[in-house]
Amino acid sequence: MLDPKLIRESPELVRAAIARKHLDVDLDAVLAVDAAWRTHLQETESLRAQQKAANTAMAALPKGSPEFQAKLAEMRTLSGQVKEREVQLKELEEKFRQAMLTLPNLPHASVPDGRGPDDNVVHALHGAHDTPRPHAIPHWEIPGFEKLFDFSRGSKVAGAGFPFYVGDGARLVRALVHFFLDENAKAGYIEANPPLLVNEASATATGQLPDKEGQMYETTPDRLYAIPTAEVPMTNFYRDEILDEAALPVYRCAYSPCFRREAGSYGKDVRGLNRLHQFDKVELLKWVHPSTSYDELEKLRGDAERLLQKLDLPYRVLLMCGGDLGFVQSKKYDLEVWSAGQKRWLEVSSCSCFETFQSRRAQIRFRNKDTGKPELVHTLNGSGLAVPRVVAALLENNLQEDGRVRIPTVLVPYFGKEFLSFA
RNA sequence: GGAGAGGUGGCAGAGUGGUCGAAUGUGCGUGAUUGGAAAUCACGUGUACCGGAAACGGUACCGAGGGUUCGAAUCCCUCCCUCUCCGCCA
Repeated sequence: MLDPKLIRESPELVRAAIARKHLDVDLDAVLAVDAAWRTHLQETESLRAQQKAANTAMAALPKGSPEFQAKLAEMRTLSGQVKEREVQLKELEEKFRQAMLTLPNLPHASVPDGRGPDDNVVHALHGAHDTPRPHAIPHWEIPGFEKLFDFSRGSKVAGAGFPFYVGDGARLVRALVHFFLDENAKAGYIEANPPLLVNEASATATGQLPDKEGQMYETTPDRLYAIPTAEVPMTNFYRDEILDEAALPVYRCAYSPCFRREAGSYGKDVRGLNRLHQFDKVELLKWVHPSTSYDELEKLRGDAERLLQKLDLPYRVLLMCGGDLGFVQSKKYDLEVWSAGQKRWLEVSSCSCFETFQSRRAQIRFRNKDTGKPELVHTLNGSGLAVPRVVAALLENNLQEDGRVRIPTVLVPYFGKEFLSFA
């Protein structure tokens, strides 16, 4: 959510932001609702002030006296007016809130112009993705793949997109999660283990509701939502709280399974481990002082990149253009790992800065130690990393002629062996 | 799941229909006192929104939401949470 003052005082900035994100949003409609709401608010408050004054005067009079009766009549009239106004005011407030929710976050000045994915800027390339790998094949075609990643049993038991990880498959997933958490701890992120189901208020604060309701699994009868990412419970950790300025920046990381209905996605992009309804991910989160957020974004991206470097996987960094940035982000980098068998890039991390867009909705603030006043923090997050696509890349990039997969050196202590075997 | 007790400012804790944004204590801040400190004293000390260049003014907020009433922290209803006991359970 944007600052209402911003749209009043600098509507041209917001208009420019909407244009850069290539969104079709009617700012003038929002401004009109805002103006109507403010006018109505002032009238209502002045009526309430009259009501309060009459009440105070009335309280000083003897009950039942003629003066008291006169005041009572006045109060009755005022009360009726106030009630009528309050109903209208509430409707306007809700309209205004809904209108504000249609406004996207402003892109940062460093975000490149562009309409869609083709306009994203390749910010960095790391590793030799173009090295010929003659025997590389898509991971789902590797002989024995179904033994370690049992999609058939998974779909029998739960549905498509819910594989069983078995033997070395399960071991590899566990090793990666463990490795990611340890590396992130070294980088200063405090590990947390969040609730996997969240309530409506939490899902709303991070923006999953109401827009993306169909993308989440919802439980009955308690109306809890299965988290699509640890970002949801983790960002809500400090919801409605005021932090000490000295406590900033706060770094957290959290492993969690993620549940996504992925309604409407089909095709070859979703083969194998590319897109699942349930997958494992380690998420990095930051709550920072507004003056530092873009430095923190670079550091966050570096922290996620280091994981891929240590795993010795070729990857590239995309700086997302305005049109592909997303509604809530002010700046975003995607990390894509090279998948040698599929010969395509797979997104394994998305590192974003939200400035105050999330923190305003979630009311996450810090107390400015100079002014003593609460101010909104800036929030950032990024994957570090999403597991199944890393697994896919590892299988495809490290597959040997003998059908075994070489485990990266850093992962060997976690995996316990130097090779993964499909036998 | 059942029974009971509760949810008021940073914390503790009064307040059962009007003069209550809320006593008192404590914490915190500023000042006085002091050689300095403690103690003491004085003053100040929540959040949000609206108006205003500002000073400041207005309104709302006593877990959340509804209701009764001219008027609600106070009465009624629903929900959430905490505590105690019982039941169940990894």
